[in-house]
Amino acid sequence: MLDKTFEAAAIEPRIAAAWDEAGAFRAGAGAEPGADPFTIVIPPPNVTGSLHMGHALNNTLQDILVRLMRMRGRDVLWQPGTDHAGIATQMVVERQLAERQQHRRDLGRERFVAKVWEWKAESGGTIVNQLKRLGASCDWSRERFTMDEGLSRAVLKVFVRLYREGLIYKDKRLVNWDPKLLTAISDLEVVQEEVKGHLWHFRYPLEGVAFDPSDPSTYIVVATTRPETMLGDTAVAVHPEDERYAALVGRRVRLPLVGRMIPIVADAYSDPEKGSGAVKITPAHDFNDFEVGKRHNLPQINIFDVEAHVVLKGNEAFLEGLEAAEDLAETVALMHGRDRFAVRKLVVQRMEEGGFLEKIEPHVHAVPHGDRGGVPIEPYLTDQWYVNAAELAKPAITSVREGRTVFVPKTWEKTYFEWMENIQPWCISRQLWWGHQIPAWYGPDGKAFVAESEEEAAAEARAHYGESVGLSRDEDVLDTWFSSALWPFSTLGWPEETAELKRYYPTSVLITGFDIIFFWVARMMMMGLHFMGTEPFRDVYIHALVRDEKGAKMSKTKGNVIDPLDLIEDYGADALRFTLAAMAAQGRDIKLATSRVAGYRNFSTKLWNAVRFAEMNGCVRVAGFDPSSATETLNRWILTEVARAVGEVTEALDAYRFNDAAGAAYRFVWGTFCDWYLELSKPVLTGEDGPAKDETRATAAHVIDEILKLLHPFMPFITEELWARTGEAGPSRETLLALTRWPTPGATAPDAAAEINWLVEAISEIRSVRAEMGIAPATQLPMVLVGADAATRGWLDTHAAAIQRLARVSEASAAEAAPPQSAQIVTARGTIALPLAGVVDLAAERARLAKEAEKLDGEIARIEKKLDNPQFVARAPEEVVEEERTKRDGYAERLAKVREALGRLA
RNA sequence: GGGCGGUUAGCUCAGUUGGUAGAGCGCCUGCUUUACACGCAGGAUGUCGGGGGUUCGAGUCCCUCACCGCCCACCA
Repeated sequence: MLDKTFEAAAIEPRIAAAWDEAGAFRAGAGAEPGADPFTIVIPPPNVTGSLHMGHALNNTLQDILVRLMRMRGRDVLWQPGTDHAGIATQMVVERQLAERQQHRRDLGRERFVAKVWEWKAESGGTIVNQLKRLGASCDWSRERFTMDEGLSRAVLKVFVRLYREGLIYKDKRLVNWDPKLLTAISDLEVVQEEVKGHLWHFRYPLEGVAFDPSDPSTYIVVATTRPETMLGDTAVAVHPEDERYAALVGRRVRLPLVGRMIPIVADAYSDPEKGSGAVKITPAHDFNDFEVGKRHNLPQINIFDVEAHVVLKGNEAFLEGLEAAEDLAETVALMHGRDRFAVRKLVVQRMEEGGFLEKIEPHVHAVPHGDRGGVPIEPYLTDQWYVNAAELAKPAITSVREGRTVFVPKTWEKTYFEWMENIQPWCISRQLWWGHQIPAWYGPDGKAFVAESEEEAAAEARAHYGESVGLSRDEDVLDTWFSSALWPFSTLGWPEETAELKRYYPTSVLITGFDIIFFWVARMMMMGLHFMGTEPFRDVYIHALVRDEKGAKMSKTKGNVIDPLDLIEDYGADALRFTLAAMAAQGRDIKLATSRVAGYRNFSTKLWNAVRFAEMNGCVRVAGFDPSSATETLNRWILTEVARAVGEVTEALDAYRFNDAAGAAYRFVWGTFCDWYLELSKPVLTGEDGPAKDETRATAAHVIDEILKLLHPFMPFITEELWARTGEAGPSRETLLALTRWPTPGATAPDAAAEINWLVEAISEIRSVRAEMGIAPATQLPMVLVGADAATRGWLDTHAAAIQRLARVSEASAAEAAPPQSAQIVTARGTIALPLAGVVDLAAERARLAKEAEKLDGEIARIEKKLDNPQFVARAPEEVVEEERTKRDGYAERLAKVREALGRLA
């Protein structure tokens, strides 16, 4: 006997262990012979991570599809694994070191990296266990890690090949530099943050005239949000068509505090509308200025070290051509070695002292921050490795254009194209220790030898120099996303031509959030096409972001994070999963309310109790039971409804409409099976033994099986548990539910549907009227069916017991006319009369009927207006017009009967 | 500045070819009815953001305005 409720927290882990032991999720488990493969690669979570709501949604959706396909007998592989997450992981371990007042430099590279591996061994399994807790049916035996041996070999191979093809190259240009993490980062890792800053207007004195703050003809005003960079200014730019400054172009100004003479150049970059219309140019510290500098052949003066401290002493580029003026000496003494923000203050202060500060305006602007380090990034001139993304993007764009890879919902393709068509070189080198070290070795003269091993590089060097030389390896590691980009094929064994690679590549569908379309999806497309020659996935399903109840992005700093593990603890993984699926409408953010999870926990309890009820009534599965041989109307009806539900759920899942699928299953289980089938079958189940009872028991058990299958992708734990428990009676289960075949819609019985639908309507109507009339539940009323045809009267006979019980009716009979003083319910198949004499105030019934008549009147008037419109009759499709007529006639007939009933009561 | 999405019941959200709206939660009224109070029965609540247009007919298509959110670009 089942307990009263399903104890999710206790039972779910046990089920998970059973799946594991049975190897139920191994690639190909339960597949039909000759089945097509179905592959999903998991978006690898960071090893440092723990399960958040985004993971929960993402993996629930994947698991629903994977379980569906496995049940359909497809050869399923859900490839799991984790990402080494370069910066994030390195930061975790560095933080631990910091607690002991240590720095990674103290350990040295080798020992530090060893420490990270240690940490990974200890804590890296957290996220995987949490995914298992969620019920993710990955093939855990194939778990991979982006830095394991095989994947690292793939990374080497890819790097070397792209290098040899000229698609990876080294370049010196401005990069986004994170002065806290001391590494370059890619454009995508930069987040713009609105900052309330200032716009400082500086006067730069013109050459050849005596500077006089009160005489604007002696200087030019530039506006800046970054005063400190003025130390590296090498020009002032004005717009070529800006008449205000036309006369000044070609002249020079003396850079205050520094004394450098810099030109005023005409460049269209300068925007006359912004600031003063003249802009200071710092080629070494601003992306736009860098470009301007190249156009005008300006020097690039880097004034920062890697931590964005100002470096002036010994800074050759800075000092070149400067005279040893007093103000310069002061500037160097005051500012050298100080932080950029301290220098900002000092520069402003000294500019003011010198009369060079014209005004300060408040100014809100976006400041780029490193997404990991959280500090403003610095455009910084360094040597880095780049991927020629524009080249690799071409086929990746074509694939989507030509529909070989399809985004769902399609709107995301626009985003994809937008980015891919304007893609910039991808900076892939990072000045970190944790990651794939770049396979480049440098000779004494700095020449790079890129090869898969040091030996190979040494050989190349020998060939180049004509002798053995000492080589030093590039210190940098690759952007984490470089290895992630290979994930769909590297996890399957590439570059080896493994059987898995052949079998499971390309993958069937990728399920991910829109936030990593650029980071990941686009790059997998590029790498997959380049190295495998085919798109890495057929469909890309983009799901929403999970937000809090108010729609805010969940974040630790806001404190609005809902931890999925808490929800699992409180309501069960099944409830959480079902909630996420039910809310996963395409193209919308999900605002998660805990009450919703509670609601679906109730649903699982409902299911549990329905099975419990069946168990109590001896609904045991019958070997070889053939649903199509059922003869009882009620059973034929529920089988029809099952067929419909199976069709709806399947169709919705095939279209990635997870919410529709969940909704259809929910409505069927609760609204149809529990509310009506179980209720209506009670008389049979508690009645005398016989064929009807046997058939009903077998049918109930059969329908429950179908329900368990249908719900399994959404609620794997409770369904697997019930599958096992219901397997204890009757014929034993051949397999776990997870490996059972997905149902296909069976035959339907329209006649049974019509009959039971009438019954449901009759009961509902009687209940409704009773409630409206304020008739106490304990009061039993007789009911009389008036004006019904023989078939309907037959239905009444058949279902009299059900009606009596469910509508609280003392006796049900048919008659020619309604008894006096009856409430009357007019239906399409006759009028149901409830004699009310002595039970209820007849005036109330008159009022009810009058209201009903009024409503019908309104409906009829509305339709008639429509039908009187010649345009409607002429232009609307015939069937729509006909439908309206039928509706009108039906209403009119009912109205007549309602009026008649009213008349009798008068 | 460019682009995308949203605005539907008190709250959170559905609404797939255009035929005047649904769910969960909440609320109200009843109920120890052969599983389930995490339940049962019944009920109330919407000028589908504003305006205009197309159409016989618009929550659904087009235009426009307002507000909200996101993405990309931008440290003058």
